[in-house]
Amino acid sequence: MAMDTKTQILNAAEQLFAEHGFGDTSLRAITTEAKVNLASVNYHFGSKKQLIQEVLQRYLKVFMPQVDQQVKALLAEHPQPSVEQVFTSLVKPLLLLNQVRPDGTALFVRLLGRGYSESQGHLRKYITFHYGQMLKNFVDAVHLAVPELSKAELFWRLHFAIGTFVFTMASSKALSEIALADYQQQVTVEGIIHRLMPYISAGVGAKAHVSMNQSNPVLEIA
Amino acid sequence: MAMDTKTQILNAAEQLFAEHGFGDTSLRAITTEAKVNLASVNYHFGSKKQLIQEVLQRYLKVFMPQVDQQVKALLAEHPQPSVEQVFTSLVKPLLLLNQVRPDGTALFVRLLGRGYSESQGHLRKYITFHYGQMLKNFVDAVHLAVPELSKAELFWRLHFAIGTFVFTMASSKALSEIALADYQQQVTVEGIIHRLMPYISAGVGAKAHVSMNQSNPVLEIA
DNA sequence: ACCCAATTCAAACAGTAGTTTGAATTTAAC
DNA sequence: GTTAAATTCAAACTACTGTTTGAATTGGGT
Repeated sequence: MAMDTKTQILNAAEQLFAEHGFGDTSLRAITTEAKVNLASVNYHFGSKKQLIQEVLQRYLKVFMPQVDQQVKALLAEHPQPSVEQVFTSLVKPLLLLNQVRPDGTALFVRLLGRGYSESQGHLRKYITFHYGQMLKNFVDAVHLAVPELSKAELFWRLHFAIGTFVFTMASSKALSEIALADYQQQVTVEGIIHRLMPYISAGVGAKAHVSMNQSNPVLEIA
Repeated sequence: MAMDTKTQILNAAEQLFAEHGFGDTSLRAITTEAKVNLASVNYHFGSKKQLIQEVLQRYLKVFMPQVDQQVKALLAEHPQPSVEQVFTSLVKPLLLLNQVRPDGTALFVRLLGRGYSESQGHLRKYITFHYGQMLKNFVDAVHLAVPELSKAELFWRLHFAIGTFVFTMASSKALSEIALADYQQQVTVEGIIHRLMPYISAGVGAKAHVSMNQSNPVLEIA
């Protein structure tokens, strides 16, 4: 059955992509794991690039609307939310992905990490293009929480937050192993997500200030 | 002259590694840029892997002792430093790298970002092995600044901080272009470093707290 | 001028990548 | 049961990778 083959490829691909990254996962490794023929990837998906997109899309199409919904619900109840409230509205949508696929949350955040690290901005553009409005809604909600930050400062803070999140998730397997070996901590992706919230919230909400021993390092034109 | 060839390779390599990553930079691209013969890389460095190490080593051997010195100086004057003071002690050593090579600071932080993202823990182990004591000194200094955090919590916070730093730096070129286009900001790596300090400091120093709608996600064994 | 080691060079090697091909097979509709 | 489309398959193709080879060239010491 065709649908079966396609799904088997997606499942094997996301697993290997999350673990080894997109570049270091060959189509042969995927088709071997999925127990399908090598050519079936190009038959069903056209190219490796499109396969990667469909792997991500399977989660994004669930995740993004969920976030949008959560943010709207938060703002309805708290017109002036805290930073932590806004970022915590990501948690439920993330955990919901476990219903898309077994261990879906962990897979998605790792894929997101890989995508951001390896795709040199492609993923960013892809998300902006397909979910621009939802993205804007989220950014606006953060701005409501920290109105004292300029739009430019907010831009940087949000990308710092993305960096924190994405790097941690991409490295989550390694970090979990270290935490277990060195601190006897049994860690789950869910646990890491919750640990991240205070850090990111405090970071994004930090008071901006000019540097000490440095004449204005950022030039504002116009 | 041999030394010339070796240096030309290092210079071309770091440039291309920083821009495209280690995996996506071929030896042929490097030797073409350096205007040397393809085989000279293996002749002078043995392998691509060793070339990558020497590229990083050129900066690390300057950077790490400088950090150690800064931290010791800080603690001598402030036995109970603030988080921001500890992290700000990274700034001078970073900027000093501009004396190692033109634009050395930017090159180093990007290489560091690439190394952490692409080398699946190899770089982490390399640094731990070669600069273990200096690393420990820095971690201890951070712990002095936030004694209320457990060692395990500190471990996570520091890796969050690494993530923030590394991802931002690896993406710094793209982010700078966006900032210029969308916010008319002329950004330098130096400027980004200074912008990062409040975020990282606030994040690392944030009060840890158990999550709201989640029964203890992290299990402490023993 | 000679020699020997260091270095450079063009070429080939072995391995892997994504993709394409065309025949074989399966599937579903009539 | 026949037919036609959809799918699977083994194999080959093209392109690119890091590395090695052995000859040519260079440079410094005597």
